Amino acid sequence: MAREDGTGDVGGGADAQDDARGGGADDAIYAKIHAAIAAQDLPPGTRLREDEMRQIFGVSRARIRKVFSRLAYAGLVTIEPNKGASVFQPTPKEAREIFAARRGIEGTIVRLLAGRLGKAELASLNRHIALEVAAEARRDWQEMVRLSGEFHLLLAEIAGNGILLRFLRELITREALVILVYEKPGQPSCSHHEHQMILDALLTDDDAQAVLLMEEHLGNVEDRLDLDRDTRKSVDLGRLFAGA
Amino acid sequence: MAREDGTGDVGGGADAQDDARGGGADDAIYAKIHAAIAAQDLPPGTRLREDEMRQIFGVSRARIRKVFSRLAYAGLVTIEPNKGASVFQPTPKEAREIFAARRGIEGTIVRLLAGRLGKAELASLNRHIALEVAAEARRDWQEMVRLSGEFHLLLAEIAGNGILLRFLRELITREALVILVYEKPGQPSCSHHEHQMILDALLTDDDAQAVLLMEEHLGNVEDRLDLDRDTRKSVDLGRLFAGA
DNA sequence: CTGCATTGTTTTGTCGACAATCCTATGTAC
DNA sequence: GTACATAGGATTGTCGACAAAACAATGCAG
Repeated sequence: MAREDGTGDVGGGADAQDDARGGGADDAIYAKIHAAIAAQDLPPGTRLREDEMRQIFGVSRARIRKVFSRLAYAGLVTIEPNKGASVFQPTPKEAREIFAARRGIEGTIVRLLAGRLGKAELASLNRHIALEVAAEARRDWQEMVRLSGEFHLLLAEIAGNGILLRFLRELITREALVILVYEKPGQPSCSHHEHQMILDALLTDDDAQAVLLMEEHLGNVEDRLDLDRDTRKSVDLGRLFAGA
Repeated sequence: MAREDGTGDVGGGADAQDDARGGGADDAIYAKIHAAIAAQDLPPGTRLREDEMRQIFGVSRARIRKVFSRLAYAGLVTIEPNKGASVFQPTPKEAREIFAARRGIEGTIVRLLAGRLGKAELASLNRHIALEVAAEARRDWQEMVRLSGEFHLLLAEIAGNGILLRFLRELITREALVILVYEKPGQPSCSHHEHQMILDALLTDDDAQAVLLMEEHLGNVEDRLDLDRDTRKSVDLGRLFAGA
């Protein structure tokens, strides 16, 4: 999957110029960049130049610009006026807000779901956990991260609220960026075991327990980070050389 | 405030061509359309033609297009490919999702806030409620609706989570559209009395009570609607003329 | 050598024109 | 009279060219 000089590589396949024309060309480009960010192929802070992207995807600059705009609204890229777009690079404060917001929304979803899981939904969730177990057996960390996020999205989907689903999707992708910045990457962030416990709790009517487990589960991820240290390139030189 | 033929009037002042050029021209146009929708000057389903808007605001069509795009992402307008933009017209299902999502998010905010209100914040909230009381005394319904929404945004702001604040802002504006479609407009939707009770509960550590009050408060609005009847213009002609 | 002004290049922002699509009105066949 | 096909107008979608701003490199004064 290595290609060129590695500077502007976006996503997996799709060299260039393949499905430029057509109805959902924007969506395809959006999905590719989104996937590249979620898969951590585009590290936070990476500059996204319009002309570069234009060449890579073989489309007009206006289209790239439109896609950037959408990505910016989803919080995945930051657009600074007259400075262009770059992959979102969360500050510690933003990181904490993302975690808190996610806990709140997933708590809501769990409350909606507790004691109301149908047979088909339960089967679907069990199947998903099986996939997670298999991925762990294969030691496929990247796949585990993907599946882990998907489990939560699956819960949201079953809850049947498209708005909460959209919010959560945004938060999960942004949280992936947070993890990438503030923790060593590659670590599986969710254990399927905890997923199983949440699912068990959901089968009872005890929503308080389910919420508790979910919040703990999400808290485990946050606890593993070092949010006090701003690892971005701006360093406090004054403090650094204070004792010299 | 009556003007022209009333077809394309957007917002209050700003005839045209005033602050077209300049840094935040987009933001100004966005804010005006947003305000017009929130103030119910642009009823749901209203077609928003690009060229019309271009003339009204005296800017290029591309700029209008960009603003529409942002409004669409915020869920305030719907863009159908090759068909243009129109003010979001919620279905009953979407309406219910908006209410449920809002209950969840405001519940989260209340939980964040319970027992943690500082002196300055408390004063700010009390001041706001006083404004609501004054507006009711004046029988200024429109102002009451605006203040009512603002109270909830103020809570979110105090909670200090910018992401939840953004989500809630979107939901509140969309809920205004829901109310406009499914209820006789002009009715004040929130009573300052309930706001006061929530505030009282927040001063204690009893977050469960505060959450309960908030959910009841929000539920009162939903209960006043008739979400089973789809009041949009598509009528079932077959059923309508069944007995003729 | 350092700091600052200046010029040239790169990158983003904006606009107008053209193409494609959709909606409406008219005409025609049955 | 109704249904369908067709032509015209209106509206949105897309692109390329130009303008403005930011960035980098160079030259110059102190």
